[in-house]
Amino acid sequence: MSGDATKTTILDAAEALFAQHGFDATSLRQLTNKAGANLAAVNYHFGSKERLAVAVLTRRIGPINAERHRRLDNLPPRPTLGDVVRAFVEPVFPTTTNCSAGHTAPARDFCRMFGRMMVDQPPFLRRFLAEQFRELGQRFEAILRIALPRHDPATLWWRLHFMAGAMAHTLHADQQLAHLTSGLCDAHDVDAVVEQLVAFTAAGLAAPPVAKTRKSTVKRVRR
Amino acid sequence: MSGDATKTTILDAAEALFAQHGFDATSLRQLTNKAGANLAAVNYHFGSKERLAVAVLTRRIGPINAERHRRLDNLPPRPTLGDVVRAFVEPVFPTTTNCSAGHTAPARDFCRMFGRMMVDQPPFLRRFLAEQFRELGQRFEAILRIALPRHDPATLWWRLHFMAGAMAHTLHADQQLAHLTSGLCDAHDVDAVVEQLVAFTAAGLAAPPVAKTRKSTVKRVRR
DNA sequence: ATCGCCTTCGAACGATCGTTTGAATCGATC
DNA sequence: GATCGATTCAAACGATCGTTCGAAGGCGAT
Repeated sequence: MSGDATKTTILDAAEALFAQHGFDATSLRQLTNKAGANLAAVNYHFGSKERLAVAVLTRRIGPINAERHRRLDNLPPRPTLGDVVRAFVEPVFPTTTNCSAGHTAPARDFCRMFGRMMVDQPPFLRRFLAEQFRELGQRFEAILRIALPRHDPATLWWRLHFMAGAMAHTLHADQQLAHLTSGLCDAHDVDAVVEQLVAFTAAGLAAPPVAKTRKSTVKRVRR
Repeated sequence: MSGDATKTTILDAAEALFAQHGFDATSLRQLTNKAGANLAAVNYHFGSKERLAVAVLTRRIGPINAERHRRLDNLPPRPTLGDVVRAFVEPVFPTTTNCSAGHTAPARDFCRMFGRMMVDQPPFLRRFLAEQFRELGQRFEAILRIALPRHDPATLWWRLHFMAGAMAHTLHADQQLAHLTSGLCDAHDVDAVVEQLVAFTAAGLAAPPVAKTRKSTVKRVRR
């Protein structure tokens, strides 16, 4: 009856290794070794390596997106951009508020793996990720449209895109920044990271819309 | 003597395939097929698959970073944040100004591959990329320190990090946004994309610094 | 004790990977 | 035209990959 136990162990090991080496570079042998399980266990419990990756993602993304929806539901009538950004960002990070609250805080391993997957996008995951985020993206765009009525939809979408990019990069490349700055920027202080990310992103979202360039007719003003 | 020709063909094919499938998921067989070269040609000309990847990167990154340094040299005495961001972003994108100017414009394939590599970071590339960007990063940070004297260094580094993240995400995930918005956001209009990215990032950099949270002692002001 | 079901295990499968090898081919030089 | 280095080629190497298979083990119900 310990089937669920090994299943969880495998999911954890996969999360850690996919985060560290990526999907392709992780072999089922090192994965099952780390999990203390037999090589065949992955195919027995999950069917295939790809389905294992989907399982790793779904285990976390479901609660995360549910929390995002919940925060959007409880948004004040005239939300600040910071509120909106927090609704998008905070459910992903294992912040102290997340941990103290009831819902399971995503582990650091998942953060890195998620940042990787958002980029790596193995073909079998593209549809899955697209489905997971289509509705959510449209909801965020609708809210931004109210908060920033002077911005055209394309601009709003681009900025949502940049927001996702800044977050994804933070999720997977935190160690590199810590190394580059010799520890000045400490990625372990998750709350501080989120504050930095929110401040940057909210200001970026609020930037005045760019003048519509009709391509070749408009000269850029740069020396 | 057509050795250089096949070398270039292989580099181009590698650029395209690494961009599309990533480093691990691209086999030398499909790569040499696309290049119209023999399987052994890669090891003959480059020594190994990894060294091929390094060659693909160096071919483009050198000119890009040189152009960045050139733009930083020619910055006006009191540069705007937009100027600084442009110096970082524009040399990467094949904008019309880049193309009309003398220097070789990076191809779209390289943009996507570069965005991937910045994330994927195969172990053998970590040192290479770190070396390439340490000096440049410090120069940008020094300039930001003058432009934003009220911001502490950690904040500036974090924001450079977010800027890189937004750019990297834009470089590799442009198709996904176009698909998500049903073509509303067209990634092919590179000049427009750069304008959007510059506006967003410059505003994010200029955001007022976050209050220094001494961790558990400060309560976040959220309803 | 026996049965039946779920799980684990060791071993092997076929496929594909990056790399190596040695012969064939090309092209310029004398 | 012969020679020699550079390049291309077909073929194979050993290793590792994801997956499959049948037997062995564990364990509650009968």
